[in-house]
Amino acid sequence: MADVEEFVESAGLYFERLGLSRTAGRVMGCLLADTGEAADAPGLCERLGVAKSSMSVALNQLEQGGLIERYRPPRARRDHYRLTDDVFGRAFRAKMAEFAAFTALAEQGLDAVGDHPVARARLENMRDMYAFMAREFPKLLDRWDTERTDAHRPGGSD
Amino acid sequence: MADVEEFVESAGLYFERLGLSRTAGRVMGCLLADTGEAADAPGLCERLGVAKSSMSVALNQLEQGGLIERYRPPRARRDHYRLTDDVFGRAFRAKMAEFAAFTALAEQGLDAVGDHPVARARLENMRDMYAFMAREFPKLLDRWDTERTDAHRPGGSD
DNA sequence: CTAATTGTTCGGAACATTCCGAACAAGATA
DNA sequence: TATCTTGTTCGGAATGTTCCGAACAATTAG
Repeated sequence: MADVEEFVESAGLYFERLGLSRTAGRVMGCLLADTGEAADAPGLCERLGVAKSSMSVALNQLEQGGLIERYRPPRARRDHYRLTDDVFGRAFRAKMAEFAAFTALAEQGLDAVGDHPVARARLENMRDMYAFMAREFPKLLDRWDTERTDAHRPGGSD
Repeated sequence: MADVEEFVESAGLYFERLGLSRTAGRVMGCLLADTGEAADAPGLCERLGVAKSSMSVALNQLEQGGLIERYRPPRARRDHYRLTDDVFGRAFRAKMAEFAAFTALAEQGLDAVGDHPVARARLENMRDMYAFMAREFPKLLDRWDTERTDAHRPGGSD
């Protein structure tokens, strides 16, 4: 059986490849593996062995990306952090933004190449494909939501 | 109307965010915008103003990623490069590998957290969601293929 | 076989990014 | 109000990556 520390390090690597910093990725690992209900900045610093300044920027990075949210329990003096309800939904929607960006890139290309037929065909294919993905991917997310709801609440409606 | 150079630079930026190097991204921009039938290494070096060593690694990077292919016209002494037929299909399949990787990461986490119910629920959700995407995304690619074929060859079968 | 050209590999320089420690701002308690 | 704690910002060090120029291997023409 693997260790939790190993998982945290792996998470650091994996999320780093998504564009986050290493420490931000490790924070994600901590919040995924821990009870997550009581994570605060000093505790994460202690656990990951990073300066609180680095932790500050990492947490802001994650919050701005919508992956975590901070909350202040009543009468508490420090912020606490937890994963957003649909962390991965948001991650996928970020991917969607990438689809839209590449659609725009293809359009920029079409605007630049003029009427060269071969280049136009290539760029039109690129544009259409990314537009298709940007259009269809949200539906996939919706389907996931409904299927998961059905699986967890068979026959039930909220 | 935008300039081709601008588009090449934009492509450099955009593809860099996909994990490629800047020069590799600019090469993608060139191959997308140009006629693409006669791109060779010296020409790309000249056009992008990079050393041929950098061009060599960039082209190998792109070839290994399956985005471009090299071919040697008869009686030619230098290799030529062009985009693969389904460049973006391959790009999306690379994304799919990411889905599989995160599924595995979630499983590693489940293996690590033991029987903590909250963490387990979170990681199981993560695992199931990425597995769902890894399963459904190829179908989306297939649908794109069929729809595009239908649109370009109405009523025809190859 | 010799010479020339194409493509790869390697060492070092330039560059960007990340992180830490220290100074600073903001809020709460006594 | 004074003090303590929390969180942010800034300058500098360290790290990792990318790129260039030079040396090397491989192929082709003469």
